Amino acid sequence: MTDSGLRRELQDLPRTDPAVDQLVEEIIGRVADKWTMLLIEILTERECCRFGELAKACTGISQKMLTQTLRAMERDGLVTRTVYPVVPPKVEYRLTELGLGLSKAFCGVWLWAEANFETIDRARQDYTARQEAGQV
Amino acid sequence: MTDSGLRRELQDLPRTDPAVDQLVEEIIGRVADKWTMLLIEILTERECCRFGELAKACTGISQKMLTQTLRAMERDGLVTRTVYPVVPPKVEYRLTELGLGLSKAFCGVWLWAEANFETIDRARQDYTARQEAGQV
DNA sequence: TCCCATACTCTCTTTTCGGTAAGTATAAAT
DNA sequence: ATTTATACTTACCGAAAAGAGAGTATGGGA
Repeated sequence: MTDSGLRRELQDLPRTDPAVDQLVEEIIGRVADKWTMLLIEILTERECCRFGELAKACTGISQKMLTQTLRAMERDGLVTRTVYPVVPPKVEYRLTELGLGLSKAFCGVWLWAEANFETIDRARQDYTARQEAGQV
Repeated sequence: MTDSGLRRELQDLPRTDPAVDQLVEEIIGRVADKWTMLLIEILTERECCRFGELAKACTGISQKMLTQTLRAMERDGLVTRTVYPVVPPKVEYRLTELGLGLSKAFCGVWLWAEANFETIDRARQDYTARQEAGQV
């Protein structure tokens, strides 16, 4: 209750509904996911993608995960899914305005990661070294 | 290769090392996690925290998860862990510069979530409605 | 007639996640 | 002597996530 109040204050957003806080946290949990972030990036670059293209671009993802993640994104209104009734099937995905907004928000995180990966790598090495020194 | 090039171009960062891309993606995967994001938020508000305080502020987290997440954050250089050699034990956590940078990057995502939770909620209802309509 | 392409969907198995609960260390207080 | 407080660590277990791989639908081409 107190912390929530503080957070609101910091962000100049006067709101205090705990249900809203919970929903917001749930959304963050849903959206702050490796595959979601990757897909959003890919869809930001080439704005319209078929399933197969996404599968290729999103290295390492399984078909199942791809379907699952895309469905969740569709449900949350981040992407549109257009089915062309042809054979073989053709389905196109593209970001919505909402998805584009999230893409921009994520941009900061990507930039942070790209700017700091060396620092993090060094921190990890230091940590491991300290661990090993402690073991002796 | 091609997509990676495009991404670089978009972000004005001329780099093409696939190992770096992989590391960056791994970092995103590590850091884009509910508890990490929550802890960073809490540590941004009250800048210095003991273990017990964090446990209280981070509603719903178990001791195990809290320890685990904090360790990972320490390893990545996001927080410092200061142990006071007293009994009973006292350990303080605080964000590093790196952690603070990530906090700022995350801020955009929080703001996006707070600004758009209603849209998302509606999108979900629409999706469910469409599903049910299709079932019939 | 048979096969191909595409975007799934389903099943089965493995892996990981995460919670509970108990144990540890130790000085100070009772 | 026993209890208390704190920040863990460890072991165990069930649930959930995720991977592998086969199956499905169907119009057009060989």
